Amino acid sequence: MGDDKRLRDAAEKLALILAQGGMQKTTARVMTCLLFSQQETLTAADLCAELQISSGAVSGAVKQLTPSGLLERVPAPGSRRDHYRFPDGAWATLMSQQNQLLATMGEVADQGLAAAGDPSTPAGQRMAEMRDFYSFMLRELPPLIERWRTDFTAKQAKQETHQAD
Amino acid sequence: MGDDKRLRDAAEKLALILAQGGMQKTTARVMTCLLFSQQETLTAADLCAELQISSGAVSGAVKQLTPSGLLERVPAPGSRRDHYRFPDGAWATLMSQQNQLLATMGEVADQGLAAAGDPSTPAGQRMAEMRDFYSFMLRELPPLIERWRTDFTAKQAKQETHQAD
DNA sequence: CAAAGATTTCAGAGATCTGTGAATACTCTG
DNA sequence: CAGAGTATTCACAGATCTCTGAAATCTTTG
Repeated sequence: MGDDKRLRDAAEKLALILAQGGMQKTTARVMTCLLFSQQETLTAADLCAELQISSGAVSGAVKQLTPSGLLERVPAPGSRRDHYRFPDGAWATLMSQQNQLLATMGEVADQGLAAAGDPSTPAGQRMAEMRDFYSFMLRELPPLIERWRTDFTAKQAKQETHQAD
Repeated sequence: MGDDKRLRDAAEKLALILAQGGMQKTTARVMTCLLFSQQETLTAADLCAELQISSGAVSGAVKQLTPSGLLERVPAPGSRRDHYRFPDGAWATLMSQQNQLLATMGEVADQGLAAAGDPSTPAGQRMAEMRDFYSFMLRELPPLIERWRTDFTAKQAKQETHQAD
């Protein structure tokens, strides 16, 4: 099926984009491989074969992806191998983790503001703007993501009911 | 003044955070040096001295930062040297540039959806969710940033009026 | 509880990236 | 338009990172 090749190409293309954005190249490839696979789950051996990488590399990528919620182990009854998959809602999870960064940026700005002493100094003004921006984002972004989550699950539920007709 | 040391520490700390997030280490240091400086602007020579790096390194960092809107050249009357500064509204600019990425992610999802053929296949479902998420974000984020911009400039205007009293 | 199957760890080779320092190219000024 | 003062480019050395391949560890099963 030619579609598989198109999928694999799309996977590698996205991996490249993510790699340019700072993600480890192999880590990105593992992630997109799971994302674009027509299988529900893949084993480590599958990933080795598909991406032509060693088992050690897969292990490393799994280790990086799992805590970020971009990869999850799936219980595989009747198989001794671990099965991995790209979790539902992973993109929202990923975006949510930006919140941590937003909070950190806000804290740094606070410390900077304290260190600058006077808020009317050049550094003080920059810090004030920085703090204002990041506290704003930290206030607004989480509800936004939450809204998508509820909207999307509602949308899915409706679709399933429709299929059940 | 001890405050300067605290500012410099905060600068280096933030540079480290940004470096972990994928930004070039020297690029991050140049940026935070401008951000936390009590000067309005710094020259390349200032940056060399402050950060103990070569002029070539500064040039490279400037080249990376400028297109992202995290650094701007400032006309310096009476000085032959270029003066650099951290622009007002840079954080909002930075966040806005995420929009480009959001759009790209959406496009990749579209292509993936087309390649997957049937949206009910595993890959098709993942693509559908991905597309839904990123188109949502692309729709919601820009107005949010715009709102901060207007709020913040209003806030500043009020403050200035207050000072003028 | 032994043995097979699978994953993780780790040292080291190889590739990649980055900053230096010098040479080159600009750009003002007198 | 010559010359001094800056900024940029570039080749290379040094540091960093990443994957491989093999050994070690863990886990399941007969």
